[in-house]
Amino acid sequence: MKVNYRKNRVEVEGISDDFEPEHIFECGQCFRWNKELDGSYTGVAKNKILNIEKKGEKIFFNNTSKKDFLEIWVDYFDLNRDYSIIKNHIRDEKLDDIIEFGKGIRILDQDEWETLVSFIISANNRILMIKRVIENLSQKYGDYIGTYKGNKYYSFPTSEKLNLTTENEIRMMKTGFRAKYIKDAAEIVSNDKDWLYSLKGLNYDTALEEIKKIKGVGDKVGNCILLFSMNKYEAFPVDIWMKRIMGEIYGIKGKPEDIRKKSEKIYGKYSGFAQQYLFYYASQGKLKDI
DNA sequence: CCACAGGGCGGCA
DNA sequence: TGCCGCCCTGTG
Repeated sequence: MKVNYRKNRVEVEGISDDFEPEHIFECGQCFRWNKELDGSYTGVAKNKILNIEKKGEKIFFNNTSKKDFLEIWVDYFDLNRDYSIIKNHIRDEKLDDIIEFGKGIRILDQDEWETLVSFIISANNRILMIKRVIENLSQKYGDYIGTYKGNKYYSFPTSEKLNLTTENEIRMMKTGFRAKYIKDAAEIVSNDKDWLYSLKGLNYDTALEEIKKIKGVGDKVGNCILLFSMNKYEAFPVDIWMKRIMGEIYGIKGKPEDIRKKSEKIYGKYSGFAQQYLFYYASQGKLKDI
């Protein structure tokens, strides 16, 4: 990986085979990145506005500094990982086309609190709606961060801020029946941040057991939180798309939790990466091609 | 108007 | 323990 630092911009070369903005931002792991008219993606993370643009072999990290790139974005985009090793580890004859289809996916390292609330909202919900609800919450209870390419950006609300709102106010953000779960989570986390942020240091099984103590967090949502914010790469979230594709290509059927355990046996410590390639493939309507 | 999509909870066997 | 009805919103 070769990095050039410019004014307000960082250019990265040498990872283009394993970095496709569309794959990264449309594979269901994040909800605050949106495509601009020029094809680049703009999003908010860690209270910063970043724009990502791929041109040929180069990846442009726009609207950022060398300091933030090194302190925030290298970890956020998992830039120190060699994804060819991951791909070779999980690859089997069934996965060749599936990995190729989503070859530019990287698993983002997102904030635990934001990920917890985002995936509580994701329960029984579609991506478009999830994004809308998170935007509502951020505009209403987050802080204005700045304007970029004509759009205003707001930080994700803190647990303290959401704990000061009522369940009904949260419901007004179109959270539906999940409002009380968000309110409960805000109360627990704002009173004991250490609990949430210490889960990253626990093993997968223990962290999963702990996070499921939050109302609205079951097996699927819990695995998403572990995978997308706690570096638990053996996590394997099973939703309706994963149920379909695992049945289709491996003949694995049953309850979501059973499908997860069987899949984790197949892919081992990199199950989460396999899940992302599989989910992206299935959710983009490619199941019929199998 | 109705059907449907999408995880987790809680009540009841 | 396992199953099933229900929660909420938006779209076709």
